[in-house]
Amino acid sequence: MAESTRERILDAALRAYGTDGFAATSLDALAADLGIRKQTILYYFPSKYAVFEAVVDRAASDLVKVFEEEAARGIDGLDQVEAIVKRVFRLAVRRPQLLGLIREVTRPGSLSIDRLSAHTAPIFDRARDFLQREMDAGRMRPSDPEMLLLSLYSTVVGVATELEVQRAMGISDSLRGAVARRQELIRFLRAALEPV
Amino acid sequence: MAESTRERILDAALRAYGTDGFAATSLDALAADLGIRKQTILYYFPSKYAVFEAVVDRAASDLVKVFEEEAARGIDGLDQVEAIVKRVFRLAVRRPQLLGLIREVTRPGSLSIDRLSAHTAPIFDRARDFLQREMDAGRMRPSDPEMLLLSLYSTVVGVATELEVQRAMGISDSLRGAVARRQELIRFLRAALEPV
DNA sequence: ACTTCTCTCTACCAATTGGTAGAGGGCCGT
DNA sequence: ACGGCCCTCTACCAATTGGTAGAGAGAAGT
Repeated sequence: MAESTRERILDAALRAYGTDGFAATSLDALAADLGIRKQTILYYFPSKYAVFEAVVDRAASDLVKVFEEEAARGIDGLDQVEAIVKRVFRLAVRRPQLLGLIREVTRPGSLSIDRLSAHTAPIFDRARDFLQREMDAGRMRPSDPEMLLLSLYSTVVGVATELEVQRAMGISDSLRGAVARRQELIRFLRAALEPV
Repeated sequence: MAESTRERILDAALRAYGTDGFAATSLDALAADLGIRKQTILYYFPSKYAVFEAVVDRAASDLVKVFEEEAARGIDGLDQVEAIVKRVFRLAVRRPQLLGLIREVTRPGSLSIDRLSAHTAPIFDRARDFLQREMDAGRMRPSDPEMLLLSLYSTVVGVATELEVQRAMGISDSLRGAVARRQELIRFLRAALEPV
């Protein structure tokens, strides 16, 4: 078997939870999508919520890996920001459900938010330190690095994932559209961050 | 009665759909919250989904009204942007479920996205024209107004609503925190938009 | 007094939900 | 051949789901 049943379940669950959400996805629907019975799912995971937790864990470490890889290259200043934006976009195009899941977890009242932030806290810290360092070095406009990080997060994740908003605005969501969005976003961020 | 039953249902539904989402909110739970039976809800609305549509309609026109009021004042350049950001923040603090509902509707595969964009299309158009005009007048850095609008939308809505992300980043979500976020966001946007 | 209309209720329903119990088949080492 | 283990299944369940049918209370018009 190329992929274990457990992995297949996690794949399908990421797809479903990342698009329709946790509440809107039943175990039966998940199982039907895989051509198995839901009892098989419950053999691998003790409950529906446990499947969700496992999906969150895997998605989080995938995300963290991307950031660690990028950080390991040790680029400076705005080029580093640009490189990360590009990677996030690649992720958003290839696996949109992954960022969709993040949005699902970060909704108010989410139960798994602590699970996610346990994974992401280190990269947040690292990102904050990075911004602070760049500001000190004069390669970035000085401001509150924590707040700046929030702005950056919102802008990047929003532009990468808000496909329906784009449609409503009349923006094409083709692959070419994604590249154009990315370019424009990078210009936007460079303008916001460049030192005066 | 100060408020009709129909209005009370819509209020409670906005709260529930805007926080927990459509799928996670049952008619029974909604009715229990109001101290009535779900059959009363189904007397006013033909189905659960019809309640959602009505909520979306009302939320959309509330939002549009805010923008129209602001646009009517006819401020120029970045001061106009700042004024709108402030109003969005006031809305996010006072009625967070309203923006939560927008996030719910704009999720991929949403059925009501067209309903929402029917309301918002005019203000998107107006906003795009505004940006174009300001660029032409040299009061804003030139770029693609459509893409810029998407970036602005993402940043503002994200910073205003991503409370859980902020918590995960260790940012306080008190009222004072909201003011600080708003200030920092405005600085961020001014830097991004100011003409060179 | 009577009908009619508005509203909220009780009673009920079929379908779906997440989850349990346990049978049975295949594969392993012995 | 056989016992044990891994896996997937059938059968079943209580609770919850959105929704229907219709009773009854109250106010309003005649």
